[in-house]
Amino acid sequence: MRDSSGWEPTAFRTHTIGQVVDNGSDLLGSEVTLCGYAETIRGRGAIAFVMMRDGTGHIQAFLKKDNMDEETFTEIQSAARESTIQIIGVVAQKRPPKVAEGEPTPLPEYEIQVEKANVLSMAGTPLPVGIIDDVNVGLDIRLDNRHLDLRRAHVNAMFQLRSKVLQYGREHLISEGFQEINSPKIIASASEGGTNLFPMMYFDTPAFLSQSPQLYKQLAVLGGLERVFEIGPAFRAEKHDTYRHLNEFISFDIEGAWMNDDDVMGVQERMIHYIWSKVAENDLNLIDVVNEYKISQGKDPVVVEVPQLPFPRISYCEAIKIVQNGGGEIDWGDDIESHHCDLIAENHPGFHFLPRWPMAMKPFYIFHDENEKGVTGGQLSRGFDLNYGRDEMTSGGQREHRVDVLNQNLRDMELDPADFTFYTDGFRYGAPPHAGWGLGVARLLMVLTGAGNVREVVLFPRDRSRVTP
RNA sequence: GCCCCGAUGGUGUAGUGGCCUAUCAUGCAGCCCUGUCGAGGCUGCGACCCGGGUUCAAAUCCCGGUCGGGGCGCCA
Repeated sequence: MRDSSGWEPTAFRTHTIGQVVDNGSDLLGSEVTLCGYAETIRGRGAIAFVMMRDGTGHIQAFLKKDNMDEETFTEIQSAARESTIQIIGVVAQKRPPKVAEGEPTPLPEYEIQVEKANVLSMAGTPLPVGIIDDVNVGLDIRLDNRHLDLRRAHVNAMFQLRSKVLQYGREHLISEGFQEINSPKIIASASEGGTNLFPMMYFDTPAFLSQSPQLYKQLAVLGGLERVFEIGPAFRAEKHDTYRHLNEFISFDIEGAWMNDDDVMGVQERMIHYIWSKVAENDLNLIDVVNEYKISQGKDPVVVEVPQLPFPRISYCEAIKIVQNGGGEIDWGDDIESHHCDLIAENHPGFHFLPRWPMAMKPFYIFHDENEKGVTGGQLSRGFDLNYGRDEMTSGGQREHRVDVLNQNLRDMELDPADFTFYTDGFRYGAPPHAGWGLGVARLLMVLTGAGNVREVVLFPRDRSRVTP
């Protein structure tokens, strides 16, 4: 549950439940007004126990028919689970539960002895997704009812972790001098070859949803912003159907002037190290909530292990050798596919960079040094990937800043330079060498939370067959 | 785009041609008891994805559809 110690009272409550739980001894005997979801309602006689939950904690409300208006008592007692209620009452020490012989006595807990109450909104029954039920609901049903799924503790914790990861990532980049930008998501032409774009009409002009902020963050750097980052959506019209792909996803992008591929790999590993360190320092309570659920499902708990710096660098040429030695069929110039990554991951299960890919496999904007050739003589590039185990997290590289080479690369890849003048014009008046990367936020979250599917860590995922809710 | 698999109450499941008037858990409704606390006890409610076919007989076998899942490709 999140820390609410600094939260101000609102029109509906004087305290959060978390504040009462944490300061129960100071509040003993005080009247408080609390709001929350009625998680369970027990008792059909002259008393009732309501386990209340808000975003900050749980507390038991104790209702006695003699102590309050009888009509209200009955209304609360017969309310459906997950109805929202407001209670006014006095903080009291809870009677300790009976414990089995030999079990430790629990710490003192607090409850509210209710004097007045309101049902704010009655829940319908039955719930399509149980909040605390001991049944494992399928992902599809959960996503159809994400608003209820989010009330489940471990799901809620995962989205708090998501917010933390973005916060710590921002903090780190800002500390290294990066500034946040926003690039357009409605664009006139493809920013890279390869992936399919979603077409749309921009008034009377055909346009597309942006697949990447790539070209725009470069233009920002060319314009003198030096170091920029963007956290924003990217759209890809690919009909993939896997645990790690969505058609709309949040990309965490950086671009920095006067940097090469090695420099931005450094930024990335320091940022990931910072994120993991901060989570280990501040947020293990959230990881615990996630693990409690995992264990209840018979799954292994996730461990937040702060990765060692620097991350291993396995060049493309080395990676090919590892795959070949591991019995995989691959030649220099082939893409490293998922089953190849499995072989590499056997030796490098954690984060590792894969730098120096063949130029022929990288987009036109990636830089290459004519003197850098692979083991079979093919042209190498300054493009790299970051993988965690078998999964690709990032792709990045040093960018081509020589406009004539850029135009030649476009022609080599059968793209028309005339379509990219909005971009290449940015390089005609003096361009700094620069580099950057794009990181899939949900994929990083999968690693941190041990989620087996990106959809777990995306609020309302958009995939091949899902556009609602 | 390719390959494989699945669909049973609100939710999660058992079921392998007749033993199915379909199992269990959870839920929901009601009652009893109770400062309960994973509450407990009792009673009840609620389902075989759709359309064809095979068969004396189909939740079960076959065909088509719809929806879902997994893997690959491609990517972040």
